This record gives sequence, structure tokens and C-alpha cells, in this order.
Amino acid sequence: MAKPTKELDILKQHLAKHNLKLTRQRENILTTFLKMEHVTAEQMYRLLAKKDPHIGLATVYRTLKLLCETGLAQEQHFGTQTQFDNVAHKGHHDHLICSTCDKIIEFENCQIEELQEEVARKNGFTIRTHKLELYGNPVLLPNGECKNCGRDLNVQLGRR
Amino acid sequence: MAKPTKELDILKQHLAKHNLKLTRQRENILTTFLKMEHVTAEQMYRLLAKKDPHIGLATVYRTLKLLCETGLAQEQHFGTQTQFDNVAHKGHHDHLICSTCDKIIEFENCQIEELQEEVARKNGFTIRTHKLELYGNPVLLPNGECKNCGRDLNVQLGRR
DNA sequence: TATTCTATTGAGAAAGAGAATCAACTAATG
DNA sequence: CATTAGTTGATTCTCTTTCTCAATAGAATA
Repeated sequence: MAKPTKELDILKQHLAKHNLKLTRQRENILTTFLKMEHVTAEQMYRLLAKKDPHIGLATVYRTLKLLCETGLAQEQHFGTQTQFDNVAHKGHHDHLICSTCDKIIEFENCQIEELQEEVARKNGFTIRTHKLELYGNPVLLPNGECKNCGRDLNVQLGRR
Repeated sequence: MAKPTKELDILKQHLAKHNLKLTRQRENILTTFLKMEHVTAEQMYRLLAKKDPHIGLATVYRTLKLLCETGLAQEQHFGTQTQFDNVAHKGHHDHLICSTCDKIIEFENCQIEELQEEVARKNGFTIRTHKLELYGNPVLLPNGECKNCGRDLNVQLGRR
């Protein structure tokens, strides 16, 4: 069995292995998916609809889930929204989220990643992926309220 | 102005500051909330309904959100479910989630926490809270499929 | 305490994401 | 090219969360 090298081959192999079929829709979705770092199902649906107005939303959901099963995609929950990450884009980063304005700062920290590996190893696991989000505030008013949103942060800061 | 020391005082102060009113429902919800480490809105609703069958679900949602604004609660998204954490329960822990069986292992790692603080500090932030989730698998079949779920993990493991 | 003003409540409707259903369709196989 | 079994798309359904609005109830004031 020849070793597949491209994503389409990976999909084909997965389909064959599970008695599934390669359809026009599945191929289209994969092609579009590979061009991005991540998408939501809705975004994918709208993108595809431009070329194929008859594509069904259910098919998009089903196929993105399928891509997760092949290992080409990864489902990530971000707040209330679900996105599908393209595993091929290796540029991993974590997030520092401003609770004041919801601005997101991306960062990387190798030491943290190493410690994570260590934790996993101790528990007999191999990390497949991870998610690290830091939520914080930049500036506070003297009374403990966040400058931008007015939220009272005294409690979290242990000021009471 | 006397420094409030209890959660109810914190709530009262917040209500006063924002021209809101202290109601029987708000007091009940706070009382119940303080007994737990975390709840979902549904859970809270069912708990309250035992004593007050006429409580409205919308009120529960509104009040939990209000508690977040006072700083007593914190909204956390876990996969597809939303829970409200009791900030007073300091027992923070992170999660190692088995992608095979969805089992969740809790862990703590001070070194990671310190590095997080450092990242935040460098960016001029104070961490209010954070979320670290490691997703992994314990045992793989020789062909790269997960023993339990049959998912093909070759791609993620860089085997292709 | 009665009055008045405004915030709050609860029931149900509505919105949004996602899964389930099913008849019509189509890829794969011989 | 006929058969078979998986797939699609339209729609319905479910679940969570928010919205709406008339009735209600805090809180401030007289």
C-alpha cells in the first residue's frame, strides 16, 4: 500500500478503510478547507455556496466532522463558537484575552509547552492538541473597576 | 462606607451602584450559588425549582450573568457547555482530556502558572483567570488508530 | 403607610447552532 | 450498465440562550 502524501490521499484512504465514498461535495469541502487556517461551519457553508448554491448545510457539518475523523481537522470551541482548525497549519499559538475589550493577543511559550508535555507524560498520555487562554485586564481604576467596561474587579483581585 | 465582607454585601453594593434592586430571586440564586463550586444555568434552575417552582429560567440566566458582573462568578465554556464558576472556591485546576473516551483528569502545575504570569506581565496584563486544556490519547493501535474510538491519529502524530 | 416610579419577573416566543430524518440521488463494484 | 449501499439536501427537531411584554414588586418619597 503506497504511503499517501497529500491530504486528498489521506481522505481517500480513510474513506476506503471505512467503506465510505468520495463525493464531489467532500472533495470541494476539503479543497476549500485546506486553503484556510480555520473555519466555522457557517463560514464554510457560505464560501461553498458561491460556487455550488445547492450545497446543504448539513453536508458541511457532516463533512467537517469527517475531516476531524481523518485527522486533517480539529474541532475547537472558542467561547460560544466552534471552529475547525486545519492541522496542516502548524503555527500554534495561545491566547491572552483582554477581559476589558475582548482584544486577543497571541503568544507562544516553549517552556509552557514543555511542561505540558511533562504533565501528559506523567499521566500516560500523548498530547494531541491543547488550548491555553489567559484572561486578564490591563489597567484598573483606583476603585477596582475596569477602565473600559466598568466591571468591578475587586473580588477577583482579592481586595475584599 | 463600611467595607463589605460577605458576598451578599458585594452584590448589594453592586446593585446600589448600578441602580438595580435586590429581589428575593437574586438573593436565592446567590445563596444557592455560593454552596457550589460551579453550576450550569440548567442545574441552577432545577435546584431552585425545588423550593420555588415558579422561578423562571430567564431569571436564572439573567442573574448568573449579573453575578459575573459583580465578580462573584465567572463564566466558563467547556466544550459545548457553559458553566458558572464560584470565584470564592480557589481550588483551581487544569484539565487533561482523553480524546478517546472523554475522561477528564484534573491537574495542577505551579511552574506553568508562574510562566503564565510572566507572559501576562510582559504584555502589561494582570491575569484574572485562565483555562488550560490538554487533549490527548493514552494508547494507540499499531496502525495509528485510537484503541477506543478508532479515530485515525497518524496525521496529528506527524506519521505522514 | 400610601404613592409613585422604575426595575424585575415569568411565560412564552424567538433565535441560533447543530443533529436527525428521509426520499431522491450517485459513487463504487462486478 | 445494473445493483447496492452510502450520500445528499431540504426540512424538521432539539437544545441552549436571549428577547418580549404585561404583570409585579422593590425602593424612594411624601
